[in-house]
Amino acid sequence: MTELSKHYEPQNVEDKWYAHWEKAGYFHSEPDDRPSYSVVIPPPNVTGVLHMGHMLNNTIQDILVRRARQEGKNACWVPGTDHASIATEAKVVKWLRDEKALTKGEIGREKFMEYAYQWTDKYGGVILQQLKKLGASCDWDRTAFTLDEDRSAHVIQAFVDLYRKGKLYRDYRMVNWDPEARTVLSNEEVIYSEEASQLYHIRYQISGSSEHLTIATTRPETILADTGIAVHPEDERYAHLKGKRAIVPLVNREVPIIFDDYVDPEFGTGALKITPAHDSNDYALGKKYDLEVISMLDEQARVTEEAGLLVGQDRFEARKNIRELLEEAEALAKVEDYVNKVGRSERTQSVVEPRLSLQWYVDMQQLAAPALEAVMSDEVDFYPKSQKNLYRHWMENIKDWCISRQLWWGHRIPAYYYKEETFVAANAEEALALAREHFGDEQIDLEDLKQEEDVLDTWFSSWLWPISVFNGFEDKKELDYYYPTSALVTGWDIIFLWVARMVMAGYEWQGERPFDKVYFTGMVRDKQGRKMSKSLGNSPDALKMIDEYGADAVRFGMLSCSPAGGDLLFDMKLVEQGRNFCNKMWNALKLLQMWEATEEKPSDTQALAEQWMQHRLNALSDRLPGMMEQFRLSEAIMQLYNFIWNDFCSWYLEMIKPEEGHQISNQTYEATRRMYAQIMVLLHPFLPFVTEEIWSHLTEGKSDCTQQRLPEVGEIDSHLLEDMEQARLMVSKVREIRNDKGISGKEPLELLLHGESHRLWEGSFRALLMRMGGLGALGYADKRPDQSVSFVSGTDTFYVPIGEFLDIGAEVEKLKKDLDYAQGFLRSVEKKLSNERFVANAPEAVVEKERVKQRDGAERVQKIQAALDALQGGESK
RNA sequence: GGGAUAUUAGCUCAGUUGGUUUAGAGCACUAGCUCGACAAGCUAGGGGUCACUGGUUCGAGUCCAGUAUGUCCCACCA
Repeated sequence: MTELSKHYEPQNVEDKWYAHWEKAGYFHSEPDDRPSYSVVIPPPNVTGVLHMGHMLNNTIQDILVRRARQEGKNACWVPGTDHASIATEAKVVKWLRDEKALTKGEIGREKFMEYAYQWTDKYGGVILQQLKKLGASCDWDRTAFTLDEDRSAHVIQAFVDLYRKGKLYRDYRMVNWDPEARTVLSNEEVIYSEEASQLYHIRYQISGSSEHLTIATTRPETILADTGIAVHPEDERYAHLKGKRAIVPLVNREVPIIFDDYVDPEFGTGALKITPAHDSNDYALGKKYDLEVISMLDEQARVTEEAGLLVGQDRFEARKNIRELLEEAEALAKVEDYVNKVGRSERTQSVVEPRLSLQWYVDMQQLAAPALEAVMSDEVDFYPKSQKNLYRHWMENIKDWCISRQLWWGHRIPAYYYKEETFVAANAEEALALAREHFGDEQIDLEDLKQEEDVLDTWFSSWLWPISVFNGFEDKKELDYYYPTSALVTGWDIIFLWVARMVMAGYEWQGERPFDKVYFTGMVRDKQGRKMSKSLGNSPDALKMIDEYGADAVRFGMLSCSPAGGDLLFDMKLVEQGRNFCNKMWNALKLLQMWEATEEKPSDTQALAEQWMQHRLNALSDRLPGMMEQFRLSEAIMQLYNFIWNDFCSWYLEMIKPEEGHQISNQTYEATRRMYAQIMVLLHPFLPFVTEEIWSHLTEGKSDCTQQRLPEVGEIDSHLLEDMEQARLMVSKVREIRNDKGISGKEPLELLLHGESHRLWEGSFRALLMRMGGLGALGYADKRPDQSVSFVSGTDTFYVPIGEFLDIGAEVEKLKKDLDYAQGFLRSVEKKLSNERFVANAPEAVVEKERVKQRDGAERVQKIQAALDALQGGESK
């Protein structure tokens, strides 16, 4: 037998096993007659790298999938990546600029796409390799990409289908514009947060008067595009200005003063400037009062000719510069510090600019109805349930979805324009046919059609993911088998961006939910509760952590702090704990490997211990499914942890451990290896590598842990389990006395029961108690022996003679404390029982329980009192 | 402004339809241990008025109302 290393060394183990599993094809799934258990991965960005959030949700998915395999299901976990159009395009643009000194405009669409594919081939998909490091048991043969051929075809088909159903339209509206990526964003892609800024008070002269009116704004540069002033109709300060006009400073434009109750008279000066082109509320007001719309910012948010001033400057530069101009013109009343909400692009972080433009939208009203119903009725089951509220709120107030993006990296919208008409079809040829038919003109050519330049929002492909990864529109066989998927594991932060939309797509195209259950993980935060992010630098390097501690340790760390739905505070200590746990199991293995077996029969202690361990293990196997079912994964892993560390290692192994230099009974030896292997199977979904490694040593490489089915849950003898609890308690009590008095474990002690019989005093428990307590004798006594300490366990009094180690004063103190507690307890029970209404109203079983408590409590008090009397009486003689 | 959710040991959290001891776990802490698997360890120990106030009930950590504090979501306040 090979010598095992002092410590468990994951570095030597993990890659070996992953390669083995993959080579054996254990993670590949094909439809068959078993029930399926399918999971689709939330596709990470193709250019992403593994971070804490991925590790958490992929560990959870892996546990579910591995557990499903153990249950005999045909588990299929589909991996893949998302083309992440904005994020990736931004990276490619930067790369082209930095490395090749090229811009999008210079190279054009086709060339850009070539570079983008080049770039994603080179840097993309790294994250999938990193998932293997974590142990993710994905079916890699099924790896999908939202921009690959099959998925793209599906996206186009979905678009065409929606268009034909009349659920798509184009409209000219105020949108969220990202001036850095130069594209529109959906509402969900804008993140609002409070930021420090300034409130500028600007004086506008009233036309034909020397009077001034002061407005307050956070965006002074946009006054160049002002086309109105608004005040509240009942604001007395401004009542006299009805019908007057104001002059915009610097540009000297005369604009109307309007009266609308949209204005809050309490805020600022109670007067508001109106810039219809650059603010969505102002746009609405402008429409209402038919104001002119002057656009003064281009797609990069630079000031245009229309403004007449500061032309070419960036909006922030212009803001800085306009201050001086306003001061010179004596139009700046004051500037005060102010905190307001600023919306930023989720991907580029640049401040979102409201902008008017023509975009494609999905009409969400009809799509939302069945999707809302599905979640509210738990047909799609949310964990934790509280997320249902959030979902409902959003679905009931749903806005149409802006799906066009002014980007190139993505699915180009299959809309073709000819003259004033729009033709939507899967390809140009079909569009051409439609156009010819519409115009009744066979002379129209492909070249006459102009395809939409915009691509689709990334989420327009992601929402099809649970369908498209099973090639849902080609051949229904896969889809029929795997759909609906079993569980989705994701963060609650993308409940609108992704989860809700998948539910809608599921009902729209499959008429059925996309998944049975959704498990929302929390956000990974650092110990101070801050969200982990690159910019804060508080996110540990995931791969480095795996290298250093092992994937199992990291998985343990992630899991043991992850309440469902709640945020989790990540602490390296937990990863250390995971590493220590692996090491503990490794050392238990080493102990087993050291033993030599003989033909001898097991000792009484060994036989009893083995029986107890098996029942204890059965009880654990029995508890686990319920926890798994409810996604109580951290509870499950803690139960396994405690079971292995305490029950198996600290108690069981110590019970059966042969004396130094002795051999162990073959029967005990084999049973122990078998049970330890069973435990490895239970733990395997959580910590796949270390369990596989230990399994291979226990079974001498004859099979793989990852292929094992869950053991059948055997008989659970609760009397046996209770008796052992009693025995453990007594052993601990004896050890406590040793600790307390400084008596070595080698010094044999006597444990005497006050009375004549005790079920643990005879039979197999006798030997076990003596061995575990380091006892020289186990006997009976009818009174307190000289120089002994006593304790009451249950309703029995026990004595342990300790000779000169006895300290009467300390002993009296201790017993008095026990007595106090026992009396207090008894009083509380008696109080309850003396309450007539309790006895009359509570169920009989509850009352009976209280009576038993009272009897035991009284007996206990009496025994402790007797022990105390004996001690004081005995020594005073 | 509206809503959600949380508040239990020093820390992170369980506590499953109100009733087995006057609340559990892990970590941390304290004391003692080189005992042939493990100091990444062993043995034992201390530690909580369950945020606060009131209510419902025979009985409340658990249900209800309010208060405080935290977190998050939504909303057009320049």
